[in-house]
Amino acid sequence: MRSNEEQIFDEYIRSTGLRETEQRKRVLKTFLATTEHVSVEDMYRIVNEKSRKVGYATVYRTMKLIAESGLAVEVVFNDGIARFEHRLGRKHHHHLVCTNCGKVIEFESTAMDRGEQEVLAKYKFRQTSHHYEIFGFCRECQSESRDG
Amino acid sequence: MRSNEEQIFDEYIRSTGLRETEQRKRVLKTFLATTEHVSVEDMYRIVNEKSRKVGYATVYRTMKLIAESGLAVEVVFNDGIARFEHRLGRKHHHHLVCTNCGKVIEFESTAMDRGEQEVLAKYKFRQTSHHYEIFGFCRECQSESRDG
DNA sequence: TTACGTGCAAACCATTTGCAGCTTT
DNA sequence: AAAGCTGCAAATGGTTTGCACGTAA
Repeated sequence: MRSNEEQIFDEYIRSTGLRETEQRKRVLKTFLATTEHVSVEDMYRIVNEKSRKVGYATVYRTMKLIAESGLAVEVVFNDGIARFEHRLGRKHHHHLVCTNCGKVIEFESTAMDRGEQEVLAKYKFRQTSHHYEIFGFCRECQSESRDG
Repeated sequence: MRSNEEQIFDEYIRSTGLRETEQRKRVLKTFLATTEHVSVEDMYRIVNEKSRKVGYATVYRTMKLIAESGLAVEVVFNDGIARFEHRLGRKHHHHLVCTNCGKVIEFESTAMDRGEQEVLAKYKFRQTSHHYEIFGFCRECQSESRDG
């Protein structure tokens, strides 16, 4: 029994003539079990928690494949490190990133999405990707940093 | 006779107890003469066009100061290289980045700005900065890449 | 068998930093 | 003089790559 995601990945692998390897399956399984935005370093650590099986380079290469297969999107916050989040079955959203505690809040905005469509139409621009991140202080960190 | 921008930079320098040096003046003057989004490498090249006077590290350090003074904003497109654009007297805007020819189109969107305000209010998030870039193919590069 | 994949270490590359010597204040 | 700067070169750090060996097909 394999998940829908694993089927999608297999299909992608097969369709491009690549091979199904232990490492790729292991990295994919690990990624599917995550819920937060994971960096390659995170992935490397989790994958090799029980036994060192997969090299750093392979994690990089496999995360790229997973993104290409459509299962993940790469996002970059303010530290310049690539992170990956699930894409399948997730609504389109953006991020509020707290630069104090590192918390990441996901949000949707139909107003912004509509605005984006207008802009694309106006400039006849064919979008392939985009990123939108708002940086600042989350509710909790505001009261913390605001001294009376 | 010095420009408004130069006055602002001077004031920033003075207010923070820093020093007014030849290198800083030269880098600032060079930046003020640019119109496009310039990288540090661009700046280094232009500054030293006529005579090699300013080191790479100093250009980095000075661009950071210029950004801190409020005269520039740092933007990062899809190549991970920091670029700087003028801020003084410029309206708030975002970018359409053509991944084929590298063209950068600036746009404004009140719909998106309004959407952003709604989100900030909803999450009681205090914004300090944000970035929004849309990647894809510009009008010209679409017809180019689309073969019949 | 024959590509393709892996792991290691080395390479990359934008950016930062240590430090000796030089300038502004 | 004292406190900052500068420039060079070396360090940093995430990511990529070359290559000999391993493994899926």
